[in-house]
Amino acid sequence: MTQKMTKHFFLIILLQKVDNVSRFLRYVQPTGDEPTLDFLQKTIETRDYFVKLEATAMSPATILNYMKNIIRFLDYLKTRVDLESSNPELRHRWDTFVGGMKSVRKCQEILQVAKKDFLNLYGKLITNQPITENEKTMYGYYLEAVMVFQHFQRPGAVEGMTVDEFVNRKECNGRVVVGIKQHKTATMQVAALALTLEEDAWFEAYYQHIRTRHETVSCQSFFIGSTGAAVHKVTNDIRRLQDMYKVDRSTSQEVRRAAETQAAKNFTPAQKEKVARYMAHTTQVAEAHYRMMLPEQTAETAELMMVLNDLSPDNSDGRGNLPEKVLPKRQFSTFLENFPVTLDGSAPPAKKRKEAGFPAEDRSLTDKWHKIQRDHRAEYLLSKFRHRQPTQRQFDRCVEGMKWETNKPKYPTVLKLWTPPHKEDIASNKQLIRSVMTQRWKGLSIKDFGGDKGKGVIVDKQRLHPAGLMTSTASSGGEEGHRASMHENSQRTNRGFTLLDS
DNA sequence: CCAATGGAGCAGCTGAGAAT
DNA sequence: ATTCTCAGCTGCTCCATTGG
Repeated sequence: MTQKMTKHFFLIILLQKVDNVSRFLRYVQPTGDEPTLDFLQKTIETRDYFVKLEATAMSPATILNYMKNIIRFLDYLKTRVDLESSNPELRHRWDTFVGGMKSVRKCQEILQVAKKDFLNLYGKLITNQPITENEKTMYGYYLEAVMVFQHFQRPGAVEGMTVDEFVNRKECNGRVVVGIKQHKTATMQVAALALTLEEDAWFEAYYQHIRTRHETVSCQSFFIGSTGAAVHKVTNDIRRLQDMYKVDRSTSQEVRRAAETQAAKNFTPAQKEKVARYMAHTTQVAEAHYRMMLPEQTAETAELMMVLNDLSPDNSDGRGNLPEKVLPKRQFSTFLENFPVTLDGSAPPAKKRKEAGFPAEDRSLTDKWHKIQRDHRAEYLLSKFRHRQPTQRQFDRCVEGMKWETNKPKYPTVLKLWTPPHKEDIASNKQLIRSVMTQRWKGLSIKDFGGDKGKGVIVDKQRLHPAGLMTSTASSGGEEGHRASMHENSQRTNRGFTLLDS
């Protein structure tokens, strides 16, 4: 093969890659001319694209090739655009896409990886050796991670834990039980966790040595940031800790779901209920009796849940053997094909969804369906108020006229979408221009004012209306709005302006 | 100048309860 | 009993502030 041919060959390959990527971009962003980076957020569309590819007759190698092209494109973006943090983020998204559900153990990876450093710090703390601010932060991060990944608490519970609650903890059957009132949630759930004695010592060390670095009486939160205020976003802290150790990201939602799934597989109903309560889920049974477990139960459940870690299959060594049902079959585009969004229709009921092969309990598809319908409806309503912002009353009346039972767009939402009409409408509106040019009213004529002013409509002196209405020039943008506002009013005023429509 | 942290804002998720 | 809605939570990115 000559060098020239080789070059040509590579060029073709290059063009194919560009094609592959642009098809993907067009898929996740169906409208608009300029590609944006929004697709990084649109998880459903992105997943959908690959699921759809899979559904075609393409070979796995082809699809893999597409994925590679897209990954390379994203790598390129990373270096070109300032997306330095996109790599772990992409990896995370990639994992959730390819890997399916993680095991509990996999989610807890950070705890194992960082444990050595952490214990090192712990040793320094209890022997009163000095440690840096950074290390203090890291220590706090790790404890937060313990609460989330080992004890399956919500980030909200971690943020909400107060000093009092920690001080008032109770020892029980070899565990230390802490109750947390989550004031954040409307239902006032109470979370409880049972630390092992070892973990308790870690928390105690934090309380004694690190939390005291800022003597702020005002802050009741157990975890405080470097500034002395309550820790703000536990999810952020945990992600930073994971990135620090270059560990695949896991989230509280993931680990909680994984724990639930494994509990469902392996536990008896009674045990499952205890787990649910430990994780501060409200089950109907828990609701009926008491909101908080007794300390003994909490400690017992915590022991039970330790089993989850061991039951969890250890697939930490890469993803060579993926579990069978890895891809969640949530194809939104197929969903839309089956159940097109219409202005007046309603979302498909569970039965029909199931018939079409969609998991009935998956709400995300229906949710998105509703959202799209709301958007369509808002757009439709907007088209009725092109020239002027509707008042609340006008809007309400309009919505009422639609006879929609549910999923009605809100007034503020529509107002936010409203944009003033473009001036170009007047300049380029052919009908309008033709109407002006061919108008036959006596006494009106077109005059060129020269310079920037351009042409305008003038009235003969004798016919000048007392109001002087027609002396304005056609090039003024106010005309549109004015005409629109008259539209709903009396015949009389309306007729005065039909000149433009005829 | 820099990194670490806080915070705004968005999309998705979830639980609860109302509506049907 | 299912569906719809609401409100609040979660996870994430980007960007501003801050403190060294």
